[in-house]
Amino acid sequence: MSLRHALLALLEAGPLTGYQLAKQFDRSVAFTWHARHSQIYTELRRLEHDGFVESAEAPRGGSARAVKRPYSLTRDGAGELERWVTEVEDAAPIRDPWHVKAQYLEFGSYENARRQFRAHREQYVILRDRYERHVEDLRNADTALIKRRLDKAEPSAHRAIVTFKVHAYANLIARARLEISWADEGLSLVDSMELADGASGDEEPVHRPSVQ
Amino acid sequence: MSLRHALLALLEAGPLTGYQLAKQFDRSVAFTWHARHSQIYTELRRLEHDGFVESAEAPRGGSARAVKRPYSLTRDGAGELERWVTEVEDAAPIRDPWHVKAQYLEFGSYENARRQFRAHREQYVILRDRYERHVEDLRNADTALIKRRLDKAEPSAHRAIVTFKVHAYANLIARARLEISWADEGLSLVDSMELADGASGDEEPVHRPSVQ
DNA sequence: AGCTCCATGTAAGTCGTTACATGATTCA
DNA sequence: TGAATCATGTAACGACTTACATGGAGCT
Repeated sequence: MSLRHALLALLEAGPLTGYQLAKQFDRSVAFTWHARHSQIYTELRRLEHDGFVESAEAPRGGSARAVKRPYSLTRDGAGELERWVTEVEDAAPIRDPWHVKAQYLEFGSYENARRQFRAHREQYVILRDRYERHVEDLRNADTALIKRRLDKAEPSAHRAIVTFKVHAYANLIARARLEISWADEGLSLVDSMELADGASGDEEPVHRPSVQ
Repeated sequence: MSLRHALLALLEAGPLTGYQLAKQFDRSVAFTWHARHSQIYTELRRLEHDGFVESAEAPRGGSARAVKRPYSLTRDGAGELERWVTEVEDAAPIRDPWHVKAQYLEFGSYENARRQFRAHREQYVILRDRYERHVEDLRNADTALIKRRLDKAEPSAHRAIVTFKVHAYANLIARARLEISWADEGLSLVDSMELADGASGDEEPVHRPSVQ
Protein backbone atom coordinates (compact mmCIF):
# COMPACT_ATOMS: atom_id res chain seq x y z
CA MET A 1 0.00 0.00 0.00
CA SER A 2 2.96 2.36 -0.30
CA LEU A 3 1.99 3.54 -3.77
CA ARG A 4 -1.21 5.17 -2.56
CA HIS A 5 0.53 7.01 0.22
CA ALA A 6 3.40 8.09 -1.97
CA LEU A 7 0.86 9.60 -4.36
CA LEU A 8 -0.95 11.32 -1.51
CA ALA A 9 2.38 12.68 -0.26
CA LEU A 10 3.16 14.09 -3.71
CA LEU A 11 -0.26 15.71 -3.95
CA GLU A 12 0.18 17.31 -0.55
CA ALA A 13 2.51 19.76 -2.29
CA GLY A 14 -0.33 20.85 -4.59
CA PRO A 15 -2.53 19.57 -7.45
CA LEU A 16 -0.98 17.62 -10.32
CA THR A 17 -2.30 15.69 -13.30
CA GLY A 18 -1.66 11.97 -13.59
CA TYR A 19 1.06 12.58 -16.09
CA GLN A 20 2.86 15.23 -14.03
CA LEU A 21 2.49 13.03 -10.98
CA ALA A 22 4.04 10.12 -12.82
CA LYS A 23 6.99 12.27 -13.81
CA GLN A 24 7.47 13.72 -10.34
CA PHE A 25 7.19 10.20 -9.05
CA ASP A 26 10.00 9.00 -11.29
CA ARG A 27 12.21 11.79 -10.00
CA SER A 28 11.58 11.27 -6.30
CA VAL A 29 9.61 8.39 -4.82
CA ALA A 30 10.71 6.00 -7.57
CA PHE A 31 14.13 5.85 -5.88
CA THR A 32 12.43 3.92 -3.09
CA TRP A 33 9.26 2.62 -4.76
CA HIS A 34 9.09 1.61 -8.37
CA ALA A 35 5.79 1.96 -10.28
CA ARG A 36 4.69 2.09 -13.90
CA HIS A 37 2.65 4.97 -15.25
CA SER A 38 -0.26 2.68 -16.00
CA GLN A 39 -0.42 1.70 -12.37
CA ILE A 40 -0.34 5.30 -11.23
CA TYR A 41 -3.37 6.16 -13.36
CA THR A 42 -5.37 3.25 -11.98
CA GLU A 43 -4.32 3.97 -8.41
CA LEU A 44 -5.39 7.60 -8.78
CA ARG A 45 -8.85 6.46 -9.87
CA ARG A 46 -9.01 4.19 -6.85
CA LEU A 47 -7.89 6.99 -4.54
CA GLU A 48 -10.63 9.17 -5.97
CA HIS A 49 -13.18 6.42 -5.46
CA ASP A 50 -12.04 6.14 -1.84
CA GLY A 51 -12.40 9.89 -1.36
CA PHE A 52 -8.73 10.64 -0.68
CA VAL A 53 -8.23 12.76 -3.81
CA GLU A 54 -10.53 14.59 -6.17
CA SER A 55 -10.06 15.43 -9.82
CA ALA A 56 -11.31 18.03 -12.27
CA GLU A 57 -11.35 18.07 -16.04
CA ALA A 58 -9.26 20.91 -17.36
CA PRO A 59 -8.70 22.01 -20.96
CA ARG A 60 -5.28 21.43 -22.39
CA GLY A 61 -3.66 23.68 -24.97
CA GLY A 62 -5.48 26.27 -27.05
CA SER A 63 -8.25 24.22 -28.62
CA ALA A 64 -10.81 22.89 -26.20
CA ARG A 65 -10.74 19.28 -27.36
CA ALA A 66 -7.71 18.03 -25.43
CA VAL A 67 -8.34 17.38 -21.75
CA LYS A 68 -6.20 16.82 -18.70
CA ARG A 69 -7.24 15.80 -15.23
CA PRO A 70 -5.56 17.52 -12.27
CA TYR A 71 -5.88 15.67 -8.99
CA SER A 72 -5.84 17.28 -5.60
CA LEU A 73 -5.74 16.05 -2.03
CA THR A 74 -8.97 16.04 -0.01
CA ARG A 75 -9.32 16.56 3.72
CA ASP A 76 -9.73 12.79 4.08
CA GLY A 77 -6.59 12.27 2.02
CA ALA A 78 -4.63 14.58 4.32
CA GLY A 79 -5.98 12.65 7.29
CA GLU A 80 -5.00 9.34 5.72
CA LEU A 81 -1.48 10.65 5.16
CA GLU A 82 -1.22 11.61 8.81
CA ARG A 83 -2.54 8.23 9.89
CA TRP A 84 -0.14 6.37 7.60
CA VAL A 85 2.95 8.17 8.85
CA THR A 86 2.06 7.24 12.43
CA GLU A 87 1.53 3.59 11.66
CA VAL A 88 4.50 1.28 12.26
CA GLU A 89 4.97 -1.11 9.34
CA ASP A 90 5.93 -4.74 9.62
CA ALA A 91 9.30 -5.54 8.16
CA ALA A 92 8.94 -5.77 4.39
CA PRO A 93 9.18 -9.32 3.02
CA ILE A 94 12.64 -9.73 1.52
CA ARG A 95 12.68 -10.52 -2.17
CA ASP A 96 16.03 -10.07 -3.82
CA PRO A 97 16.72 -12.06 -7.01
CA TRP A 98 20.39 -11.23 -7.05
CA HIS A 99 21.13 -12.49 -3.56
CA VAL A 100 19.29 -15.69 -4.32
CA LYS A 101 21.63 -16.23 -7.23
CA ALA A 102 24.68 -15.15 -5.23
CA GLN A 103 24.05 -18.10 -2.93
CA TYR A 104 24.31 -20.56 -5.81
CA LEU A 105 27.15 -19.25 -7.95
CA GLU A 106 28.88 -22.63 -7.66
CA PHE A 107 26.51 -23.85 -10.38
CA GLY A 108 28.43 -21.65 -12.81
CA SER A 109 32.06 -21.07 -13.66
CA TYR A 110 34.39 -18.73 -11.81
CA GLU A 111 34.34 -16.52 -14.87
CA ASN A 112 30.56 -16.38 -14.65
CA ALA A 113 30.73 -15.42 -10.98
CA ARG A 114 33.02 -12.55 -11.96
CA ARG A 115 30.56 -11.44 -14.64
CA GLN A 116 27.78 -11.48 -12.07
CA PHE A 117 29.71 -9.48 -9.49
CA ARG A 118 30.80 -6.97 -12.12
CA ALA A 119 27.23 -6.48 -13.33
CA HIS A 120 26.09 -6.02 -9.74
CA ARG A 121 28.81 -3.48 -9.17
CA GLU A 122 27.91 -1.49 -12.28
CA GLN A 123 24.24 -1.37 -11.36
CA TYR A 124 25.04 0.07 -7.96
CA VAL A 125 27.56 2.56 -9.29
CA ILE A 126 24.76 3.99 -11.41
CA LEU A 127 22.37 4.04 -8.46
CA ARG A 128 24.95 5.61 -6.15
CA ASP A 129 25.61 8.43 -8.60
CA ARG A 130 21.92 9.01 -9.14
CA TYR A 131 21.25 9.15 -5.38
CA GLU A 132 24.20 11.47 -4.82
CA ARG A 133 22.97 13.88 -7.46
CA HIS A 134 19.50 13.79 -5.99
CA VAL A 135 20.60 14.41 -2.43
CA GLU A 136 22.64 17.36 -3.66
CA ASP A 137 19.50 18.78 -5.30
CA LEU A 138 17.53 18.23 -2.11
CA ARG A 139 20.12 19.96 0.04
CA ASN A 140 20.01 22.97 -2.29
CA ALA A 141 16.21 22.80 -2.46
CA ASP A 142 16.72 22.55 -6.19
CA THR A 143 13.90 20.34 -7.46
CA ALA A 144 10.46 21.49 -8.58
CA LEU A 145 8.87 19.28 -5.97
CA ILE A 146 10.85 20.39 -2.93
CA LYS A 147 10.36 24.02 -3.91
CA ARG A 148 6.60 23.56 -4.02
CA ARG A 149 6.64 21.81 -0.69
CA LEU A 150 8.76 24.45 1.04
CA ASP A 151 6.70 27.25 -0.48
CA LYS A 152 3.60 25.77 1.02
CA ALA A 153 4.93 24.87 4.45
CA GLU A 154 5.60 27.07 7.47
CA PRO A 155 9.28 28.11 7.54
CA SER A 156 9.66 26.40 10.91
CA ALA A 157 9.05 23.07 9.19
CA HIS A 158 11.56 23.61 6.36
CA ARG A 159 14.48 22.07 8.15
CA ALA A 160 12.61 18.88 9.02
CA ILE A 161 11.18 18.47 5.51
CA VAL A 162 14.64 18.59 3.96
CA THR A 163 16.45 16.72 6.72
CA PHE A 164 14.20 13.65 6.71
CA LYS A 165 14.53 13.30 2.95
CA VAL A 166 18.28 13.81 2.96
CA HIS A 167 18.63 11.24 5.71
CA ALA A 168 16.56 8.71 3.75
CA TYR A 169 18.78 9.17 0.72
CA ALA A 170 21.91 9.00 2.83
CA ASN A 171 20.84 5.48 3.63
CA LEU A 172 20.36 4.57 0.00
CA ILE A 173 23.80 5.96 -0.85
CA ALA A 174 25.41 4.01 1.97
CA ARG A 175 23.63 0.89 0.79
CA ALA A 176 24.83 1.36 -2.78
CA ARG A 177 28.40 1.81 -1.52
CA LEU A 178 28.05 -1.35 0.52
CA GLU A 179 26.96 -3.31 -2.53
CA ILE A 180 29.85 -1.96 -4.55
CA SER A 181 32.50 -2.90 -2.03
CA TRP A 182 30.80 -6.22 -1.46
CA ALA A 183 30.96 -6.95 -5.19
CA ASP A 184 34.64 -6.02 -5.11
CA GLU A 185 35.21 -8.47 -2.29
CA GLY A 186 33.33 -11.06 -4.30
CA LEU A 187 35.65 -10.51 -7.23
CA SER A 188 38.80 -11.05 -5.23
CA LEU A 189 37.20 -14.01 -3.49
CA VAL A 190 36.62 -15.61 -6.88
CA ASP A 191 40.18 -14.91 -7.93
CA SER A 192 41.62 -16.53 -4.83
CA MET A 193 39.36 -19.57 -5.10
CA GLU A 194 40.28 -20.06 -8.71
CA LEU A 195 43.96 -19.74 -7.90
CA ALA A 196 43.67 -22.26 -5.07
CA ASP A 197 41.85 -24.67 -7.39
CA GLY A 198 44.53 -24.43 -10.04
CA ALA A 199 41.74 -24.03 -12.60
CA SER A 200 41.91 -21.04 -14.87
CA GLY A 201 39.63 -19.08 -17.10
CA ASP A 202 37.54 -21.93 -18.49
CA GLU A 203 33.75 -21.88 -18.44
CA GLU A 204 33.22 -25.15 -16.59
CA PRO A 205 30.77 -24.91 -13.69
CA VAL A 206 32.48 -25.25 -10.33
CA HIS A 207 29.82 -27.77 -9.43
CA ARG A 208 27.61 -28.85 -12.32
CA PRO A 209 24.00 -29.24 -11.15
CA SER A 210 22.99 -32.86 -11.50
CA VAL A 211 19.93 -35.01 -10.98
CA GLN A 212 19.00 -37.37 -8.13
CA MET B 1 11.06 -15.91 -11.31
CA SER B 2 13.44 -16.41 -8.40
CA LEU B 3 11.11 -18.74 -6.55
CA ARG B 4 11.31 -21.43 -9.22
CA HIS B 5 15.06 -21.34 -9.32
CA ALA B 6 15.40 -21.32 -5.57
CA LEU B 7 13.27 -24.46 -5.46
CA LEU B 8 15.35 -26.09 -8.18
CA ALA B 9 18.49 -25.21 -6.26
CA LEU B 10 17.12 -26.83 -3.11
CA LEU B 11 16.16 -29.96 -5.02
CA GLU B 12 19.63 -30.22 -6.52
CA ALA B 13 20.73 -31.48 -3.10
CA GLY B 14 18.29 -34.40 -3.39
CA PRO B 15 14.55 -35.19 -3.43
CA LEU B 16 12.24 -33.52 -0.94
CA THR B 17 8.48 -33.35 -0.42
CA GLY B 18 6.67 -30.02 -0.71
CA TYR B 19 6.47 -29.77 3.02
CA GLN B 20 10.15 -30.52 3.63
CA LEU B 21 11.02 -28.13 0.84
CA ALA B 22 8.94 -25.41 2.43
CA LYS B 23 10.73 -25.92 5.73
CA GLN B 24 14.19 -25.99 4.18
CA PHE B 25 13.17 -22.91 2.26
CA ASP B 26 12.28 -21.05 5.44
CA ARG B 27 15.67 -21.88 6.89
CA SER B 28 17.77 -20.83 3.90
CA VAL B 29 16.42 -19.12 0.82
CA ALA B 30 13.75 -17.27 2.79
CA PHE B 31 16.49 -14.99 4.12
CA THR B 32 16.70 -13.57 0.60
CA TRP B 33 13.35 -14.53 -0.92
CA HIS B 34 10.18 -14.70 1.06
CA ALA B 35 7.43 -17.15 0.02
CA ARG B 36 4.37 -18.72 1.62
CA HIS B 37 3.90 -22.46 1.75
CA SER B 38 0.81 -22.28 -0.43
CA GLN B 39 2.85 -20.62 -3.14
CA ILE B 40 5.56 -23.26 -2.93
CA TYR B 41 3.05 -26.05 -3.52
CA THR B 42 1.60 -24.35 -6.59
CA GLU B 43 5.02 -23.50 -7.97
CA LEU B 44 6.11 -27.13 -7.59
CA ARG B 45 3.13 -28.25 -9.67
CA ARG B 46 4.06 -25.71 -12.31
CA LEU B 47 7.68 -26.85 -12.31
CA GLU B 48 6.50 -30.40 -12.81
CA HIS B 49 4.25 -29.32 -15.65
CA ASP B 50 7.25 -27.60 -17.25
CA GLY B 51 9.35 -30.75 -16.89
CA PHE B 52 11.94 -29.32 -14.49
CA VAL B 53 11.00 -31.58 -11.59
CA GLU B 54 9.17 -34.86 -11.25
CA SER B 55 7.19 -36.22 -8.34
CA ALA B 56 6.18 -39.61 -7.02
CA GLU B 57 3.46 -40.61 -4.61
CA ALA B 58 4.98 -42.21 -1.56
CA PRO B 59 3.21 -43.78 1.42
CA ARG B 60 3.45 -41.95 4.69
CA GLY B 61 3.47 -43.69 8.05
CA GLY B 62 2.45 -47.28 8.68
CA SER B 63 -1.01 -47.40 7.16
CA ALA B 64 -1.10 -46.95 3.40
CA ARG B 65 -3.79 -44.25 3.32
CA ALA B 66 -1.66 -41.18 4.00
CA VAL B 67 0.41 -39.98 1.05
CA LYS B 68 3.33 -37.64 0.52
CA ARG B 69 4.82 -36.43 -2.72
CA PRO B 70 8.62 -36.26 -2.99
CA TYR B 71 9.89 -34.07 -5.80
CA SER B 72 13.17 -34.53 -7.57
CA LEU B 73 15.14 -32.57 -10.13
CA THR B 74 15.07 -33.71 -13.75
CA ARG B 75 17.85 -33.38 -16.29
CA ASP B 76 15.98 -30.40 -17.76
CA GLY B 77 15.72 -28.88 -14.30
CA ALA B 78 19.47 -29.20 -13.80
CA GLY B 79 19.98 -27.55 -17.18
CA GLU B 80 17.63 -24.73 -16.28
CA LEU B 81 19.54 -24.16 -13.06
CA GLU B 82 22.79 -23.89 -15.00
CA ARG B 83 21.20 -21.51 -17.50
CA TRP B 84 19.74 -19.34 -14.76
CA VAL B 85 23.02 -18.93 -12.89
CA THR B 86 24.69 -17.72 -16.08
CA GLU B 87 22.03 -15.17 -16.86
CA VAL B 88 22.67 -11.61 -15.70
CA GLU B 89 19.57 -10.12 -14.07
CA ASP B 90 18.35 -6.59 -14.47
CA ALA B 91 18.48 -4.57 -11.29
CA ALA B 92 15.47 -5.52 -9.18
CA PRO B 93 12.78 -2.84 -9.01
CA ILE B 94 13.11 -1.10 -5.66
CA ARG B 95 10.08 -1.34 -3.42
CA ASP B 96 10.72 -0.40 0.15
CA PRO B 97 7.74 0.79 2.23
CA TRP B 98 9.87 1.96 5.11
CA HIS B 99 12.07 4.26 3.06
CA VAL B 100 9.01 5.75 1.42
CA LYS B 101 7.75 6.67 4.86
CA ALA B 102 11.17 7.84 6.03
CA GLN B 103 11.02 10.53 3.34
CA TYR B 104 7.83 11.95 4.79
CA LEU B 105 8.28 11.78 8.54
CA GLU B 106 7.57 15.53 8.75
CA PHE B 107 3.87 14.63 8.50
CA GLY B 108 4.16 13.20 12.01
CA SER B 109 5.55 14.37 15.33
CA TYR B 110 9.18 14.10 16.39
CA GLU B 111 8.09 11.50 18.88
CA ASN B 112 6.53 9.51 16.06
CA ALA B 113 9.73 9.72 14.04
CA ARG B 114 11.58 8.28 17.03
CA ARG B 115 9.06 5.45 17.28
CA GLN B 116 9.58 4.69 13.61
CA PHE B 117 13.36 4.68 13.83
CA ARG B 118 13.28 2.53 16.94
CA ALA B 119 10.97 0.00 15.27
CA HIS B 120 13.25 -0.08 12.24
CA ARG B 121 16.24 -0.64 14.46
CA GLU B 122 14.61 -3.50 16.34
CA GLN B 123 13.60 -5.25 13.14
CA TYR B 124 17.15 -5.17 11.86
CA VAL B 125 18.66 -6.27 15.16
CA ILE B 126 16.55 -9.41 14.88
CA LEU B 127 17.58 -9.93 11.27
CA ARG B 128 21.25 -9.32 12.02
CA ASP B 129 21.24 -11.91 14.79
CA ARG B 130 19.42 -14.40 12.62
CA TYR B 131 21.88 -13.93 9.74
CA GLU B 132 24.84 -14.20 12.06
CA ARG B 133 23.61 -17.46 13.50
CA HIS B 134 22.97 -18.80 10.03
CA VAL B 135 26.39 -17.85 8.67
CA GLU B 136 27.97 -19.55 11.66
CA ASP B 137 26.03 -22.73 10.83
CA LEU B 138 27.12 -22.49 7.21
CA ARG B 139 30.77 -22.05 8.12
CA ASN B 140 30.58 -25.16 10.29
CA ALA B 141 28.57 -27.02 7.64
CA ASP B 142 25.99 -27.47 10.36
CA THR B 143 22.62 -27.41 8.59
CA ALA B 144 20.80 -30.40 7.14
CA LEU B 145 20.81 -28.75 3.75
CA ILE B 146 24.49 -27.88 3.48
CA LYS B 147 25.42 -31.37 4.69
CA ARG B 148 23.34 -32.93 1.93
CA ARG B 149 24.87 -30.65 -0.65
CA LEU B 150 28.44 -31.29 0.41
CA ASP B 151 27.81 -35.04 0.62
CA LYS B 152 26.69 -35.04 -2.95
CA ALA B 153 29.31 -32.75 -4.45
CA GLU B 154 32.92 -33.46 -5.36
CA PRO B 155 35.24 -32.42 -2.50
CA SER B 156 36.97 -29.95 -4.84
CA ALA B 157 33.72 -27.96 -4.98
CA HIS B 158 33.14 -27.84 -1.23
CA ARG B 159 35.02 -24.64 -0.66
CA ALA B 160 33.13 -22.74 -3.38
CA ILE B 161 29.74 -24.01 -2.22
CA VAL B 162 30.31 -22.73 1.29
CA THR B 163 32.19 -19.57 0.34
CA PHE B 164 29.56 -18.20 -2.03
CA LYS B 165 26.83 -18.70 0.56
CA VAL B 166 28.86 -17.19 3.36
CA HIS B 167 29.69 -14.21 1.19
CA ALA B 168 26.01 -13.68 0.34
CA TYR B 169 25.11 -13.68 4.02
CA ALA B 170 28.02 -11.41 4.86
CA ASN B 171 26.29 -8.87 2.68
CA LEU B 172 22.98 -9.28 4.46
CA ILE B 173 24.70 -8.87 7.83
CA ALA B 174 26.47 -5.73 6.67
CA ARG B 175 23.19 -4.37 5.37
CA ALA B 176 21.45 -5.05 8.67
CA ARG B 177 24.26 -3.28 10.54
CA LEU B 178 23.94 -0.35 8.18
CA GLU B 179 20.23 -0.07 8.88
CA ILE B 180 20.84 -0.20 12.61
CA SER B 181 23.42 2.56 12.65
CA TRP B 182 21.32 4.57 10.23
CA ALA B 183 18.35 4.30 12.56
CA ASP B 184 20.61 5.45 15.41
CA GLU B 185 21.66 8.46 13.37
CA GLY B 186 18.00 9.13 12.67
CA LEU B 187 17.26 9.12 16.39
CA SER B 188 19.91 11.68 17.21
CA LEU B 189 18.88 13.74 14.20
CA VAL B 190 15.36 13.90 15.58
CA ASP B 191 16.65 14.89 19.01
CA SER B 192 18.73 17.72 17.62
CA MET B 193 15.92 19.01 15.41
CA GLU B 194 13.50 18.97 18.28
CA LEU B 195 15.98 20.79 20.46
CA ALA B 196 16.60 23.43 17.82
CA ASP B 197 12.84 23.89 17.40
CA GLY B 198 12.34 24.41 21.10
CA ALA B 199 9.41 22.00 20.87
CA SER B 200 9.39 19.05 23.19
CA GLY B 201 7.69 15.74 23.48
CA ASP B 202 4.26 16.66 22.16
CA GLU B 203 2.52 14.70 19.43
CA GLU B 204 1.92 17.60 17.04
CA PRO B 205 2.96 16.86 13.46
CA VAL B 206 6.01 18.87 12.43
CA HIS B 207 4.11 19.79 9.29
CA ARG B 208 0.46 18.83 9.30
CA PRO B 209 -0.62 17.60 5.85
CA SER B 210 -3.19 19.97 4.44
CA VAL B 211 -5.35 20.28 1.36
CA GLN B 212 -4.95 22.45 -1.73
C1' DA C 1 -8.62 -37.81 24.31
C1' DG C 2 -6.20 -34.11 22.74
C1' DC C 3 -2.19 -31.66 21.07
C1' DT C 4 1.43 -30.86 17.82
C1' DC C 5 3.36 -31.70 13.73
C1' DC C 6 3.21 -33.70 9.06
C1' DA C 7 1.14 -33.08 4.67
C1' DT C 8 -1.33 -31.10 0.62
C1' DG C 9 -3.74 -28.20 -1.28
C1' DT C 10 -7.90 -24.55 -3.29
C1' DA C 11 -10.28 -20.00 -3.95
C1' DA C 12 -10.71 -15.31 -4.04
C1' DG C 13 -8.65 -11.29 -4.31
C1' DT C 14 -4.81 -7.64 -4.63
C1' DC C 15 -0.81 -5.74 -6.61
C1' DG C 16 2.00 -5.17 -10.36
C1' DT C 17 3.70 -5.95 -15.35
C1' DT C 18 3.43 -5.96 -20.30
C1' DA C 19 1.46 -4.76 -24.15
C1' DC C 20 -1.69 -2.31 -26.46
C1' DA C 21 -4.48 1.83 -27.90
C1' DT C 22 -5.36 6.55 -28.99
C1' DG C 23 -4.83 11.13 -29.97
C1' DA C 24 -3.45 16.25 -29.15
C1' DT C 25 0.21 19.74 -28.73
C1' DT C 26 4.51 21.89 -29.49
C1' DC C 27 8.51 22.94 -31.71
C1' DA C 28 11.95 22.71 -35.36
C1' DT D 1 5.76 17.57 -42.05
C1' DG D 2 7.55 14.91 -38.60
C1' DA D 3 9.36 13.91 -34.08
C1' DA D 4 9.11 14.47 -29.24
C1' DT D 5 6.36 15.02 -25.58
C1' DC D 6 1.95 15.60 -23.30
C1' DA D 7 -1.93 13.02 -21.83
C1' DT D 8 -5.02 9.11 -20.42
C1' DG D 9 -6.10 5.03 -20.21
C1' DT D 10 -7.63 -0.62 -20.91
C1' DA D 11 -6.90 -5.74 -21.08
C1' DA D 12 -4.73 -9.78 -20.09
C1' DC D 13 -1.79 -11.95 -17.43
C1' DG D 14 1.41 -13.28 -13.66
C1' DA D 15 2.99 -13.20 -8.86
C1' DC D 16 1.77 -13.16 -4.31
C1' DT D 17 -1.38 -12.96 -0.12
C1' DT D 18 -5.04 -14.33 2.86
C1' DA D 19 -8.07 -17.31 4.29
C1' DC D 20 -9.95 -21.52 4.17
C1' DA D 21 -10.13 -26.71 4.12
C1' DT D 22 -8.95 -31.36 5.29
C1' DG D 23 -7.08 -35.12 7.53
C1' DG D 24 -3.39 -38.63 9.19
C1' DA D 25 0.62 -39.66 12.38
C1' DG D 26 2.87 -39.67 16.67
C1' DC D 27 3.16 -38.73 21.21
C1' DT D 28 1.49 -38.09 26.07
